Amino acid sequence: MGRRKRARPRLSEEAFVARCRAHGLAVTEQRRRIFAALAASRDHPSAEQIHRAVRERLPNLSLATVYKNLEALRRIGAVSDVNTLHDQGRYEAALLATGKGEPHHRLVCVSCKRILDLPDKGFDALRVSPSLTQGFEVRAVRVQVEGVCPQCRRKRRSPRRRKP
Amino acid sequence: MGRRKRARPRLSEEAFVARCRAHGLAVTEQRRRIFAALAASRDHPSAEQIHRAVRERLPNLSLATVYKNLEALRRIGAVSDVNTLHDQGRYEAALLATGKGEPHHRLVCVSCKRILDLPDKGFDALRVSPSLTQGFEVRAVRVQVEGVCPQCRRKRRSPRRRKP
DNA sequence: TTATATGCAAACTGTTTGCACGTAG
DNA sequence: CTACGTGCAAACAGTTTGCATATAA
Repeated sequence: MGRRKRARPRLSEEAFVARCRAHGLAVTEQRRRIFAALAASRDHPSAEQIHRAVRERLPNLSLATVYKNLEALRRIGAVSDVNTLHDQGRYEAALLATGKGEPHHRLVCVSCKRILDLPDKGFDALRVSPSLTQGFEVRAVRVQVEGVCPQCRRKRRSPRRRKP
Repeated sequence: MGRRKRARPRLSEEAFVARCRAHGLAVTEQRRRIFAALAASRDHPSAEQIHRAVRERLPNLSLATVYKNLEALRRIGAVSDVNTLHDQGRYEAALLATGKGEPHHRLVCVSCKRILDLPDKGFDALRVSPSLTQGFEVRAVRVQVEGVCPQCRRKRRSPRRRKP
């Protein structure tokens, strides 16, 4: 997390306060620090990581408050959650006569979280420039196409799951 | 799940039994049906979905058994889990002066699950052929590069998290 | 016969909720 | 002053584990 450099994203902090006001959210110390921790971090921290980081300054910050804020800030568009698919594990049969095994691509429904295979020969050829991989040892390049599946498009008023 | 067609993946079933034997796993009714459910399904079911599906035939199958089998089958390479990042939510600051907002790409460490942004102009131009999207309303095309981050490459013997 | 698998219940982890109190506006 | 936010503890969902019993090999 933002342990190293004292990165001060002043600009976004003002915009942040403005956006809170615009949406009727009070600007509290906790809220500001949670957002600041997020804005300062280069990776995409979990709620617990944010909690640990902000706690160094606000020792009685509760984890529940972190969650409540992440959700509130998500609603006003100041935060987004990187991991649409974190609610449960998903499995597939591997190898064998199933004709699988290649690093295949995916079609993900952002509403019901359904995942379908996306066989696209064009995508299979994708490579990433080593100058961009920040020292990672690359194992697979996978394309994830996010959208709304036919079922969820139909029943827009009663989608199969989760947050509006 | 595989409710519709009586898809019988005979071939993979034999290969499955062989692979179990090769790795000293007993071939039980439960194990075969769990794998069969997985092999027959077009999407990537969760443990609960598999449980519900197999339960129609084996009514006292326990959910714990499903989990134990998924893990055992993963170890012998007969099953793989589609969703590396399902263990916890990850967040990021959105919009504002952060210069974000574009559907950006990602570098994911398969070992410690860390997620970094991957700004690659080339990838931004990717489009998916409508003939492949199975009726989805496409919202974003995102490239996910999976690999091992520098830290985890170094401490290969003591990675920062999870399953070997 | 014996190593492995099963089912149950209890434990654990990440997340959410209810409520009394506190604080921003 | 009043609506909204906070912290705590309890509730929840998904997953894992321990153990007595059952079954494959």
